[in-house]
Amino acid sequence: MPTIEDVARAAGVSLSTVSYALSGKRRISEATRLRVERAARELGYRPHAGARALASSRSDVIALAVPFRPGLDVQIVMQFVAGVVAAARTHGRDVLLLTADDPEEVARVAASSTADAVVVMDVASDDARLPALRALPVPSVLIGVPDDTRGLSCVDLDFTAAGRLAVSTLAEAGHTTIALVSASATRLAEGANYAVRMRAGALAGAAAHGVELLQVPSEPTFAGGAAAVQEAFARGPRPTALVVHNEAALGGVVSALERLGLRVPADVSVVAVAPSEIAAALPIRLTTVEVPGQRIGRIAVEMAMQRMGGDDTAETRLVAPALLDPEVSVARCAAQPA
Amino acid sequence: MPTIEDVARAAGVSLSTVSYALSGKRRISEATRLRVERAARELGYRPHAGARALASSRSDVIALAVPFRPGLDVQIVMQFVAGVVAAARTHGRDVLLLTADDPEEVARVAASSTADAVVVMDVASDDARLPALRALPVPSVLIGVPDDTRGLSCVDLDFTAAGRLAVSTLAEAGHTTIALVSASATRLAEGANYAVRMRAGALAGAAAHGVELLQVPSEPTFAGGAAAVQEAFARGPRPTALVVHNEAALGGVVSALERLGLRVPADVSVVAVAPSEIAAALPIRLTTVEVPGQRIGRIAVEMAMQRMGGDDTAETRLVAPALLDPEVSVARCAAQPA
DNA sequence: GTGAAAGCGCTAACAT
DNA sequence: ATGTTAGCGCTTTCAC
Repeated sequence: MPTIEDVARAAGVSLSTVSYALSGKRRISEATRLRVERAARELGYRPHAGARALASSRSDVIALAVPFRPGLDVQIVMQFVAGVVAAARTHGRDVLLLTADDPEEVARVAASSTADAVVVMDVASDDARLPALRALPVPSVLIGVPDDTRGLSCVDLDFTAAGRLAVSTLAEAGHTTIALVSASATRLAEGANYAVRMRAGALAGAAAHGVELLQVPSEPTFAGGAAAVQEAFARGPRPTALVVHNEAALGGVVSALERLGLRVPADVSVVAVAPSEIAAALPIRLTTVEVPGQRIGRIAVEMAMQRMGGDDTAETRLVAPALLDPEVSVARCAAQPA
Repeated sequence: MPTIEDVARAAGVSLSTVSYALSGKRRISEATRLRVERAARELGYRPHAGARALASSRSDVIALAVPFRPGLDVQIVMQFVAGVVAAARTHGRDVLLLTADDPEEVARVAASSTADAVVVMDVASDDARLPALRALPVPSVLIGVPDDTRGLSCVDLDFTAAGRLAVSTLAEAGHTTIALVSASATRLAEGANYAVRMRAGALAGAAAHGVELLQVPSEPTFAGGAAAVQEAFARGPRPTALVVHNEAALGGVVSALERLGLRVPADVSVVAVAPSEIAAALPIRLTTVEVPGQRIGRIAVEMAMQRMGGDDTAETRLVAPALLDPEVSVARCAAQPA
């Protein structure tokens, strides 16, 4: 592999001129710059990443801690990852892939100057990794919002607003009994903050409109979704609309509704809270509060870049939810108020 | 951040002794080693990755080119990734995440010594990236088997054997008309080698048993799967069994069978070719020829390690398929031969 | 506008 | 069993 010295020799300039010509950090005459660029191109020169990192104390690498534990929704994880990778590339950064389980890993890549920022996915309300993240020698950005965000940069969908939006949309269409098919009771108890915030928003929306919200936790499986529908319609007041915030259960919910002979939206209105790709893979189209995974991934990188740039202010950014296809699976409530 | 010099001073030894004590590349007396380890621990010393890469000309990073294009099955992609990351960690390697679309990216990380091996996913029969991969200054391992494997290390499920296994299983249960719900016609034409090899194996199996194989390409969607079932039962001879090699269509296939009032396996036998996680997410359990994504990812890393170790022999490893739950959705054929 | 040279923090060959 | 030292290939200050 050619080094910067080879390029310098070929271009007939000094070593530092090559460096400056290529980085643009110093005024270089047009003529020399062209000669240098040409020599570099012809030799197929690529700066040695390690040497550069050593000299500049920057690796130009962003570490990304991705959860691999089973039961997690893979689709949305991939959305985040895709967003992070794309945004990192536009900033000339590479992405180092870490498993999210081990906080030690994040500490290692940060302390060894392997990465100069970290993005951590799947952060829980009371995440065990928080102290470690605060102690990091490099900036970190969390996807997900813990209870205590002091000193931490966080980004996520505004799930509270998403819950409110979903319920409001239905309430404004005249529905007065709405079921929320949410994450499993286990996940809720674990403090999966998106589920908790979503529920809070849905409850707030219900209260604001004076409608009833039935809470139906569901396992993240096809069978779980089907069971949740059974439960929603078996209990007390019969819902005329469903909000489903459980990607993996969505297929089961739709299937169970069909089996019960309930047409969407003629008999039941449905609002899904999910990445648009998942909603698109269902047998029927659904009105969707989008979880914009890619966008959040991008923002995470932007925030990391900003903090690498020396901006110390940790901030929490909540992305406003958007309602997709408001008409397709929401209809005015047919049932008369009792 | 403390450097190796700080550790040396704290332990009262020379700089190189620290290096050797920590790497184990030289005999060091028990006593000194302990002192060094203690000093390193107390200072929180981590070798600077760039400095190490520069001095040793090894980055200890494996680049992984992951396809992000839509329509790809995310589940299986994540399986591969998880396998690669886990295996890399057990070898003390980090994983750099690249998007698979751009061969230039792979060349960049290889030439800049950012990574000292690359694993490339989603390789097609006549992949455009092949020449670039052959020219790489570092070893590469492909997941997927192109037509011309000269000089390349490849690993994948033995899809030919998988196709044969699926068909044989059904033929041996007495089925004489079997439909293969495969990848879309487009994918097949593009040379998605797994689909092509799977079909060849299925055809071979059918020929060997003297049974008929109906080919039904399907779009990778719920609707596509449902449509494929319609088509399979509309055309000429009625199949009594289905082989489904199309993860995303699987849900639609199962749903359509149910809608037609066909019980599995009483009325139709079904064998899925899919990652076990996907099969597990379906409303009913299915006999499955497993696509062992994690395992293949692991093997890819092992092969890369071997070639980094100086072993020049490019080899192609085809993982033998395994049949999961042979009973659950395969029954003896009820239909009498005409 | 360009060059010379001093590191960056390690590894490994060459000492003893 | 340990120490000394010459790089590895860059970036960046200092000098002109």
